[in-house]
Amino acid sequence: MSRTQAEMHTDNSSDIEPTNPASAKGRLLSIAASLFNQKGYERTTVRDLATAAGIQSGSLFHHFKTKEDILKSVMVDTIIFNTHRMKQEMAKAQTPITRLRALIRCELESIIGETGEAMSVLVYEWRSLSAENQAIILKLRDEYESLWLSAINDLKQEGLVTSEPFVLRRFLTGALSWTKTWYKPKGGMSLDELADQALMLAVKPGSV
Amino acid sequence: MSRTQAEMHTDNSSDIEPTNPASAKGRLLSIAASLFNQKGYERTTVRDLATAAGIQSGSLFHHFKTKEDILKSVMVDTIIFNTHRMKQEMAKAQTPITRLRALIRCELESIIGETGEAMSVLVYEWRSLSAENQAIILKLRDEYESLWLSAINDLKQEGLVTSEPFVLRRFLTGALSWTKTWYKPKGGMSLDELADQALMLAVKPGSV
DNA sequence: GTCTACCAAGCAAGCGCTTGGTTTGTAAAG
DNA sequence: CTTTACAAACCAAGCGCTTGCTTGGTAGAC
Repeated sequence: MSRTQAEMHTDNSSDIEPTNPASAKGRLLSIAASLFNQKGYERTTVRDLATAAGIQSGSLFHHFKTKEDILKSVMVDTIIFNTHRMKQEMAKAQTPITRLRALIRCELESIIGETGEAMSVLVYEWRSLSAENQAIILKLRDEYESLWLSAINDLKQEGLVTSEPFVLRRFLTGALSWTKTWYKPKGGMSLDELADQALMLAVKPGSV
Repeated sequence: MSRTQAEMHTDNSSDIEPTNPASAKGRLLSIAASLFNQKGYERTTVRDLATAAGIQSGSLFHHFKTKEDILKSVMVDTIIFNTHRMKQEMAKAQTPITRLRALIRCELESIIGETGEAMSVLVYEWRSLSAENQAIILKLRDEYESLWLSAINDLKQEGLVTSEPFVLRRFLTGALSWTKTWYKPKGGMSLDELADQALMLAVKPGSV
């Protein structure tokens, strides 16, 4: 360990830049996220991806080493992008309750909004990664989750939350990620209303 | 429509018998549920299934028409079995709140307990079914879901639930199904405690 | 003597990925 | 303004392997 403090940096996920969406590689990742979400990773062939991108299947391997490398890139990009956005929103919020609200709102946005397809891939195609790639994603995920846990712990200390913080976070993870199967923005309920309903789940009524 | 009332029956899912688990076919379904859960449907080959069952891969097709037929059978069996058990437990419960508690307890049992692997397959391998088979499962699922909605509606009328019933049910679906990724029965928290925590999510504190 | 459960062998199709070569964009050198 | 150089992006073809599934036949139970 000869590195001085000045040379070290924290390696936070938000330091790493996500792939430029306008580049050829970025376009491929967006197409991949969409197809992986629709048909699942295993059911999507490299020929499917190539056809959707308007190139030959072999040309994919100029940009990515393997098919799994495409999956991994989709996941890494998504988690970096969303952790970054969440940190920004958190910085704006003042009270513990508005911070939880911001977390919920952000996670819903990532699931329902533009990164929604990639988020579904991140959650549901986990098994298709090799152990090494799983470890990489897991490490990025840790930073994201620690933001949640500290926010919930603050609420617990103020008595606004009765459940065990880690149990509550896991209930919320499931409840929020499941929204992608049923919530439709056009269906009368806005994303903010949905976030309010989720907040009502988490904290005692009357706290808001 | 020439059928008389005597000839008609309701076609409830609980009327249909699940496959006998002791039969050769039932054994295969249990093995299939386990492998599909571990590796995913697409990543599991018919040779994997056959090896685990100790037979030749071709012999599978004596019992099932196609590989997808195996997946469908796992799902149909599971949903019939669990709907049946849920109805039994519901019949015992007296008040609206104990009925919701029974529903939560039952669903957790189905996710964590012996049918857990098959339940995960039911939730996460949906996309691998053809449209026709999806429709079949969907119809069976309707009966199951109507039990939930009526129970939550009763609580809403008594003022013990503040959320929209259908939104609450969907939050709960996600939260409960997600438990399979993190809850371990040995880890200090019993299934009953977990059910209580989930019930606290759903109803106002102090109602229980 | 028929029925259920299985084996042994293998086919056609689709899979991820490789290879060698061609086009295209960019930018310095003449 | 043109030429030369070079790397990035892509094509055309196909290899080796795995996939779901079929076929024709056999052993044992009732």
